[in-house]
Amino acid sequence: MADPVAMTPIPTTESPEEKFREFLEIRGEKLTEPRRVLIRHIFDAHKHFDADELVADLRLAGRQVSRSTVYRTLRLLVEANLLRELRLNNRSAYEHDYGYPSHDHLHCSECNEVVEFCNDGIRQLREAISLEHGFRATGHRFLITGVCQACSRKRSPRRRLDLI
Amino acid sequence: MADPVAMTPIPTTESPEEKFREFLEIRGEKLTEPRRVLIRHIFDAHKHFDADELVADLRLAGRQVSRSTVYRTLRLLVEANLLRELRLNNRSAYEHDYGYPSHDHLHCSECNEVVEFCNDGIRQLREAISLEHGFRATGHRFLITGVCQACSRKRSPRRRLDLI
DNA sequence: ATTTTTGCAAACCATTTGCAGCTGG
DNA sequence: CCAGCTGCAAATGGTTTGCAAAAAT
Repeated sequence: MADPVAMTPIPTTESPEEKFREFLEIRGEKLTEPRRVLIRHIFDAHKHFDADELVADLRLAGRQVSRSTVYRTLRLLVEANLLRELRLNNRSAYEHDYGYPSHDHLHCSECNEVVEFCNDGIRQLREAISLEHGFRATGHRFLITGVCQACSRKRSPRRRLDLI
Repeated sequence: MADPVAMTPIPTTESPEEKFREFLEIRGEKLTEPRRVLIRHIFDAHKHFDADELVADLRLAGRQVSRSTVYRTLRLLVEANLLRELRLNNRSAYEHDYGYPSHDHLHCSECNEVVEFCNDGIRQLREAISLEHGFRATGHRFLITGVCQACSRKRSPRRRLDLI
């Protein structure tokens, strides 16, 4: 999966690991070594990833964690609001939620690139629409699908001069 | 799956079946009996459904079509822009695209109800954002998740008087 | 000590596919 | 006729789960 176009992180007082420990503590659960390995690895770089990529990545880094534990921990991290789950394809992709401003996505259907963007209008629209329908909104997902500039150029190359 | 709150259909000159036949013809493919059964059944009632419900529904109606054919035909109908695919859960749900205005969804996380709504602001926002990022938008998905009025009342019942 | 977690392998489950026979045009 | 389609059963592939051993508090 392509890296998202990066956005500026929000300053946080707690590390993701601390936040996870708190979350687990409240539920009487434990911050174990595999979980520590996972959360550190995941928050080491800001990018979108899926379970499979995570397993492969960890293996490369010599920090092997079993597939089941990866799946189980991903679910926990979503419940803890540390990660957000995206459903672009048939598999689940994940992105940082903690320490990042809320945002939405552009998805290029050609090259699969995912671009993040912030736009205040969306939240306003969401609130207006929810109000109108008697909903109490807890979240939203706004995904624009299309073709990015690079792929547009590839498909319908204008004048060769444009490329020089 | 709960029925969507209905919207007013758009008047169409061709039936879904005719539109499907044209689509198939262009690709040198055939409008067979199982496909006719499916498209008629699907466009008989405006509601969201998934592959499983469709198979069950057809069985009840005494019009059995094999699961494989259902899946294969659903894919075709999406390609033909007769249906739209939604990914609310882990399984794919479908809704009418042809003959219906483009719209988005509110999803109640308590009772699973899906409410459709139209809002011009979304398309404008989508175009503005796409332009800003050099994307050529081909579509979007805007899903507001929250709690509907009925469920809100169930969870935090105010005064009994409100209900009388 | 007791409860939770891990890793493995097996199970799950929605969806896809190979294939032999059937069907539409 | 002949390409495309169907239904069946088997395969696929991402994700979940049962269980015995291991680890955390």
